[in-house]
Amino acid sequence: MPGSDSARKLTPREFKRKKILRAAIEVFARDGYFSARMTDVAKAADVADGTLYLYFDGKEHLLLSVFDDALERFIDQLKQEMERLDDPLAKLKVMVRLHLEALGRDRALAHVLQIETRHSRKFMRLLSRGKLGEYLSLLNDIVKEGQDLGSFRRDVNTGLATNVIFGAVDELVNRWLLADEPGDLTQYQGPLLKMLFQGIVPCEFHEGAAG
Amino acid sequence: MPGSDSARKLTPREFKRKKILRAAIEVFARDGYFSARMTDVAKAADVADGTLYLYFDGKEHLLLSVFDDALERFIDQLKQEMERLDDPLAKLKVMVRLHLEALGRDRALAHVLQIETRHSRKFMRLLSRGKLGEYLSLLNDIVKEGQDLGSFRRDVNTGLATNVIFGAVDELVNRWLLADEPGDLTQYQGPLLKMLFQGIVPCEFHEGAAG
DNA sequence: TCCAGATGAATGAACGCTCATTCATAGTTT
DNA sequence: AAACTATGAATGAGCGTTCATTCATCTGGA
Repeated sequence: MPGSDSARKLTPREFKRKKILRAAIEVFARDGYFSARMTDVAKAADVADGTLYLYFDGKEHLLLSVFDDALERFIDQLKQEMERLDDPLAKLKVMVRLHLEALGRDRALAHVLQIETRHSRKFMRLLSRGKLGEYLSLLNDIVKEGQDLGSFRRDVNTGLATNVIFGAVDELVNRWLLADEPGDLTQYQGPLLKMLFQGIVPCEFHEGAAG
Repeated sequence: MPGSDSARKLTPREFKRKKILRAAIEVFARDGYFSARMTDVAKAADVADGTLYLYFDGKEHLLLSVFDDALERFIDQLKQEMERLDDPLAKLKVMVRLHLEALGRDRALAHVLQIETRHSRKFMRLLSRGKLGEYLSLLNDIVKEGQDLGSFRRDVNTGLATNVIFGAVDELVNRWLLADEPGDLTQYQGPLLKMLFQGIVPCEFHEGAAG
C-alpha cells in the first residue's frame, strides 16, 4: 500500500513540498500569518516566489496545508498507538499525552496551529470540516466508549465532555504559547488529566454542587 | 463619584464613541477583522472615514477598544453580582452563567471576542495583560478561595484549574459560534458546571484513574 | 438682539505603500 | 527537442491613513 507508509523515501516533489511547508511554519510563526510575506516564505524555503504557486494554490491554501499536514500525521500516530489499547481511560491518557508532546516539541508549529489558523470564522469552519473534525470525532468516540463501558459518567452529555476535554487541552497549550518562560508542556499532563477525571469538587460534596 | 456610574447620561462624545464601537463589532463580525475596511465601519457608524481617527488611534486600536470595553462592562457586572455571595461554588456558577449570558445574547460581539481578537500572538499578549488578565485573575481568586475553604480540591494546581475552567467555557462558546444552528448558549451552563465539578470519572474509580 | 470672529469637530478625496500573484524566460531532465 | 520545472522582476488592486477644507456652534462686543 504505497502512500500510506510515512517512512518511505520521498519523491523530489514531495521533498520540496515538505520544505516549503516547514518554511511556512517558521515564517508564519515568526511574523504572524497576515504580516508574513510570501516572498519571505520562499526565501526561507530557498525557492523562488513563483515556485510556491507550483505547489500550493495561494497563501491561504498554504496555511491550510500546514494545518492538515500536521494533523494528518498526528491522527495517524494516534490511531496507531491506540490499536493496542482497550481501556478508554488509557486511550484518553494517550491522546492527551500525544497532543501535548506533539505541540510541546515544535513551538512554531504549535503557534501556527493554535493562533494563526484561527483568524476567521470562515477559516475555522474549514478546519472543523477537515482534519480537525476527524480529530474531535476520535476524541468523541473514546468518550462514548468509556460511557458505554461505565468507566466514564453516563450523566454528562458526550459532546459536551468532548468539548470540555478539548477546550482544556487547547487552552493549556495557548497559555504555554503566551508564557514568557515556557517550561515543558508535557509536565501538565498528569495534573490536567486528574482534574478532567475527578473534577474540582471533592466527591463527598457532589450532591449539592451541580445543577 | 461621577464617571463610575454606568447608567448616567452619555456626553455626545461618549455617545458617538459607543456608536463607532458598535459599528465596529458588526462589521468585524460580518467581514472578519482583516477583510473589514475602515470605510465600512465608518459607513455603519454613519460617520466619515476621518472621524474614526478622532476617536481611535487606528484599526488595531479600534479592535482593542471593542475588546476592552466589552470586558470592562462584564467585569463590573461580575464584581457587583459577586459582592452578595460568599460561597466560591456559587461564585463560580454565577461567573459561568454571566459569561454564557453575555456572549449568548450578542453573537456578533462573541464572534469578535472569540475569533477576531485572536489573530496574532502579539495581540493576544496585549489582551492578556489587559482586561482579560483581570478576568482570569478574578477566576483564579475564586478557585483559590474555594481551595482554602475546602469546597474545592486542594490537590489540583490553582492555575491549572483556572485554565481548565476557562478553556472549557471558551471552547463551548467557540463551538456555539461555529455551529450551523446555534441554540441558546446558556442551556449548557448546568451540564458544563457538573462536568467541571465532578469530572468525567465516577468517584468510585478515582484511585486508579489519575496519574 | 445682532453680527464678526473664533473654535474644533467632521468630512472624504487622494495619497502612498504593501504585497499576492503572474508570466516571459531560463534551466534541466528524458 | 520536447516536456517539465523553476525563476524573480513586474504588476496592479486594495486599503489604512492623512489633511486641507467645510460648517455648526459658541463667544462677546455693540
